[in-house]
Amino acid sequence: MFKSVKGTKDILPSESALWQYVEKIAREVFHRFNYKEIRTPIFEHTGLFSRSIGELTDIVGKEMYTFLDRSEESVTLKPEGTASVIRSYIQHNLTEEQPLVKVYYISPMFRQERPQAGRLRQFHQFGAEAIGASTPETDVEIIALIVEMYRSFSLNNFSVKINSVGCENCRPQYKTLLQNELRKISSQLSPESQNRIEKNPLRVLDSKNEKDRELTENVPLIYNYLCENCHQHFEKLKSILTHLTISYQIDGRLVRGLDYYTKTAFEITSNELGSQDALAGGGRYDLLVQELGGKPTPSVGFAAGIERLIMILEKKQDIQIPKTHPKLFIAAADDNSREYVFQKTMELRRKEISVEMDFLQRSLKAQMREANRQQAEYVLVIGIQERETQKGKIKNLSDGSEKEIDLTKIEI
RNA sequence: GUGGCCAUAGUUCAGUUGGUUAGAACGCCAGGUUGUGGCCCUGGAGGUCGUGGGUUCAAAUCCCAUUGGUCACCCCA
Repeated sequence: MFKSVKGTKDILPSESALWQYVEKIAREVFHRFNYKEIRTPIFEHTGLFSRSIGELTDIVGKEMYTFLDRSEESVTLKPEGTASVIRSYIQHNLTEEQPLVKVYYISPMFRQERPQAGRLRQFHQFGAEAIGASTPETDVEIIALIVEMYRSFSLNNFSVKINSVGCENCRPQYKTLLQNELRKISSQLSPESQNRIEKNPLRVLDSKNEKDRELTENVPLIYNYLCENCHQHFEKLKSILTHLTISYQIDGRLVRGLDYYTKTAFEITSNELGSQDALAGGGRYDLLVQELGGKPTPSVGFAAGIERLIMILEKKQDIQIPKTHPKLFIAAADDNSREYVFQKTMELRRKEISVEMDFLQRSLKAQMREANRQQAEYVLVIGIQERETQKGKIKNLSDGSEKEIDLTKIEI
């Protein structure tokens, strides 16, 4: 028997209503903030990701689904959304149409990691990018959008963590400083952290290893070493957040795993999840557009994991997920009436009413049971008598009441 | 990629120190005066016990491997 590939999952009919609900709310919130949808292909030239995400990151180094197509070209299933969006932005010169482009996406992503709760190999994210604005207001809009989003899902137990990771002017100096400090304690750190001192020293700071945490307790944090520009940006960001009554925590150890981030970095975590507790993450990436061959274009964006959101929503009892049910079930009382039932069913469906009937030659009792299981609002039984008189009784399944109707003009 | 735990009907699980035809609940199907659902009652279908190998007279049960799941690390949304 064939099984789905490791780390992939079917969304079955019983679960799809929840997914549709999530996508619907997400779109509504994006539209409220005037972000427009962009749909990019699920695979790209491999170089796009190694260039944007960073050669040295784990995503590029060991997690991408990369393969040669039939013309020997290396392509990769997208491991994240931003690179594709920026590629498209540059390719189609969207900058010429308007100075600030605000787009969102809802899409599957692919990373070959060891599957775990809230982490699949094909997973889904929604996210947004505001391309072309350097103002801290834009960063705040993105954060406010995420907060609004989770409020719209009636989530309460999440927190917003922010940090600044500096820019090309101040980060290199801080990086050197940090590396020097870390080298002093290198031998006591975990192997992973030791490895990162040279590759990506900032990541040592958000190690989950307790001993690493203790050892780096007094290491200088970047927000004390920001250049004037980055400092001002961060101060303004915090002040606007406060004015908008969006609560946040500063986390000087918060670092993004992708290389392209500058200045603002943020993460939304939930205490209702396991160790994969990040619901959403993002930040500013002022250098990415030019890195990918476009004009210098300051931008900010975020991505959120849909599976993780759904894990939380599944635990909630109080949310109402709209499910689809037939409005009417037409049952045949005898075999000779089945054709007429099909005619009536189609007639009403053409009038845009959701109607179901029996296709399994079942008894009337079984048809009634089926109508009930399908949670149809009404049932109409048609037999010889109804066909002769063109009159029938339509039954309301929730209260059992019946109403006489004319079969030539059914209205419900 | 590393480590712990787990794998029995569609689902959630039981299965005593290895011992005859592997059970329950829910779900599914049919019936309960031949034209009316939900509740209740009766009956039925459904499993080569994840897969492969080994130990044994005998394996769902013990051993090994493998695959998948799960939790943590790593990484990240």
